[in-house]
Amino acid sequence: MYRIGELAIRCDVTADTIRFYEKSGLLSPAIRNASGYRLYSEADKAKVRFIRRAKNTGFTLQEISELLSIRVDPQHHTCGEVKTIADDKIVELEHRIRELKRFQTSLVSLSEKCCGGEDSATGCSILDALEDH
Amino acid sequence: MYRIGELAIRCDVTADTIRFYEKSGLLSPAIRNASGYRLYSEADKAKVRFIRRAKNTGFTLQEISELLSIRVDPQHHTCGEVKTIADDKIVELEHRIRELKRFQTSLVSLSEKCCGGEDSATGCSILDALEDH
DNA sequence: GTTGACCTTGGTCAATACTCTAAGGTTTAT
DNA sequence: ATAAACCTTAGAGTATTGACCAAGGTCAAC
Repeated sequence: MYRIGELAIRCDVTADTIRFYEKSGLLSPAIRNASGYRLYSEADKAKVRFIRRAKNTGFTLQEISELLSIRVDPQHHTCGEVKTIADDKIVELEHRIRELKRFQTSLVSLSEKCCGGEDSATGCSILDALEDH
Repeated sequence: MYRIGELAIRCDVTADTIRFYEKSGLLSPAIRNASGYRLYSEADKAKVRFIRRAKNTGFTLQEISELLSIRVDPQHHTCGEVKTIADDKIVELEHRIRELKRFQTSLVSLSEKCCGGEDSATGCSILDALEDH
């Protein structure tokens, strides 16, 4: 069994983060030793790492919470549910990427049209460039 | 001219949000009618919509403020200044797009491996992939 | 037997971006 | 004329994702 600090190191987070995950319900309350210290198993380690990996993949803690509830009881959930969470996220990312590209395109055209010199910047308006025309 | 509630509806935000944008300096203080009500023009509407689009794209209000500043006061700025801000932003956008694509790519590869069906999520490949092996 | 590293709780703080409340004034429709 | 819907302000509250702190308990080492 690990104490919170050891688990933190092995999962590359801080002890504060682990307590925060417990308080937020992502982790169930840890068992305690005689002195009240939290003790963690390999399963707990796997869970914290799961949370971190999911977070790095772009899921919010809310979404991770959903994934975890499926993870603890996969018998009573379907692949469809899991795929839905992932696919929703993919669609969301698609929208954001498309908008970013739109902004970028507008900025590029703004920059290209701009002489870049000491002339007055009249007409150099990003609002103009990004307006819905 | 619109009152705040009308503008809010047309921009799909709340009146509170518009007041908040004003307080935060993203919008310049609105002109007022005799009763002290804020009045907004089409240009204000365009600006609020711009803020919303930028925000949905993942820009923070701070960044949006910078973007808006590219709409320079022609008297006091040169094309060179504008071009620098724009070009910096273009580079930044490139990084951000690349990162989002990375998230998306990993999610797509997770999703593709998942059957997505009514089968029990035991051994679901998405959950499995987030597991630490 | 005391130092130093670790743990506990409860609390505050931070940045971001709103959201709501209270208490009151204004406009519009019936 | 009155009710509904709208507006004003200041200020407090919310959600997210933690980081940090104080005051104190515990544990291993030297």
